Amino acid sequence: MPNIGNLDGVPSVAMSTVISIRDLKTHCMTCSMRELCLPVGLEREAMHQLDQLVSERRRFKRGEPIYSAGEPFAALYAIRLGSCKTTVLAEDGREQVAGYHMPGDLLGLDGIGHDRHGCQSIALEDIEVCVLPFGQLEELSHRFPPLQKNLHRVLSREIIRDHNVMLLLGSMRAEERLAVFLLNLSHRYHDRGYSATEFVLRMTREEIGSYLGLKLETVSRLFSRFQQEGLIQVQGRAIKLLDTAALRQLAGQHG
Amino acid sequence: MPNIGNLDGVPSVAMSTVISIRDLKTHCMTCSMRELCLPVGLEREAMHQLDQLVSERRRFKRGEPIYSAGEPFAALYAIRLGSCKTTVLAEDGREQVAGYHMPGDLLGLDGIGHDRHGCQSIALEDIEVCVLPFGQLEELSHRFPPLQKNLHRVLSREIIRDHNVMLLLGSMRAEERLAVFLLNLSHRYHDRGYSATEFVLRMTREEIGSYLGLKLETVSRLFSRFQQEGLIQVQGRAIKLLDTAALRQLAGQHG
DNA sequence: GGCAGGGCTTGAGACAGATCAAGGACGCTC
DNA sequence: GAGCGTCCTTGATCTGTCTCAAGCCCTGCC
Repeated sequence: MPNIGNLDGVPSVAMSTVISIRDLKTHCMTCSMRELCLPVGLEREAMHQLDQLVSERRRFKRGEPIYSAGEPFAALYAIRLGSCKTTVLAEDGREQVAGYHMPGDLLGLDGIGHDRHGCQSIALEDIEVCVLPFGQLEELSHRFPPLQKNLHRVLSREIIRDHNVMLLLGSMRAEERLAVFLLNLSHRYHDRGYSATEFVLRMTREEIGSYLGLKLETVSRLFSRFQQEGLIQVQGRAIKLLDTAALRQLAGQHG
Repeated sequence: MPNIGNLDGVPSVAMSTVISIRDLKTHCMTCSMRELCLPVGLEREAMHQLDQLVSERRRFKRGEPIYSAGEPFAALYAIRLGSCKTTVLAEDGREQVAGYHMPGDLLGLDGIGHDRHGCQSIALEDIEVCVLPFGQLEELSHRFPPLQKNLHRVLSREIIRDHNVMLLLGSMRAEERLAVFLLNLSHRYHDRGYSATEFVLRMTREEIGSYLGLKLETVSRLFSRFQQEGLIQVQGRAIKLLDTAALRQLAGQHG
């Protein structure tokens, strides 16, 4: 893929990360994530307005922050492509991964509460996000109640997700945590049209461990054990789920 | 206190838990929690409308659920008096306390996401809540942008709170968790006009443990140790913080 | 006043997961 | 394709927290 940020000999300082969305003819209407993202269920006009609102699209390379803790909050970010992690920092420097995000997810919801980002989101691979200036989004959601409803749902679902992570961290054993994690990824890849049983992890063992409240060695050992037991096949970051029923059993999900 | 639900010989079946708020001359305007609750910063008219919206006030005895998992979501509940715990249930029956709530807190936010409550809130002592029908609240917030803003903030702050609990559960040791817990309670009591250093816990050791991802024996031992070290004074559920600086140190808060 | 039951404390021992340590695999860059 | 750094695996040992167990202290009830 050509470096889209450096067409026409335009100096690349700004262009390498900031691209006018209209120039690229990208619209919510035709975005493959529209069913998972904010526009879900909106009528034509509302979706069009939302399109207009997306002031720009930004790209980040692996390791770059989409936003950082302490920054003034101005916009939400909808992932179009790629994935990232959100981390909370303790005062003493300890870092906790609070979530992994993929296309269709909305980032930065924690910034609304105090007009300042409370955590940071870091790209795990090259990523592209739509920038949704929050003031305008509130205004627009004010004119289109279904959009308001969607925004409320997104916020509430993040709370539900967080509660489930608490359940995981507070009362599950290591093997259960990892099983839940793998099944959750599987489910989300499936929702996005990818294989539910074969995928490539975008994060290190240490990052998985941080999310699950475990050390990287424990994660590594569990992967090995799951493989030995025939539950999964691991090769570095490439994962194949071989026995999802058994994984669900382990995860305490009798479904 | 007389049984307010049974005045005038009215049959008490409904009246024992449902009271028209207007009859009792209770208004957001005069509520002592207005600065911590949804009405914060609203102009007269908006606050009046919010008052009108509060369809009823309900009372629950200790142990009663304000709402339960699986119930259709219809309303948010603002605590006027008393406190409760919110618990998430795993499919296998395990229970995790996801939060403790006190006057001014809004309950039921997790219900918005799927029009159904995903967890339950149980009264820890006799409690009184204002019922805010959510459909009407959305409509009203649509007419009063500052109210919409407040709602967004409340939702976002719950996310921030949850992230901090994840940090606690995922990367802190037992003693740090308990220190954080005590300081958090202290802070919230202070905000509500109570002593920041002397308060009575409303929950059992087991419930504290569930919230902190610890067993009740561990919580008990830590209380004893903190007392021995002169950090606190414990007598059953009565707590006195003696050395908040040391507690903050323990909690990793250098403030 | 005695008794029952829930909640709390404390001790001893077990164990899951952390820590420490060493080496291997993989993917960069030059 | 050599060399380096990051990430990963695996083993040995350690330890914080859990588990099991016993007894105490309230509070409410008969």
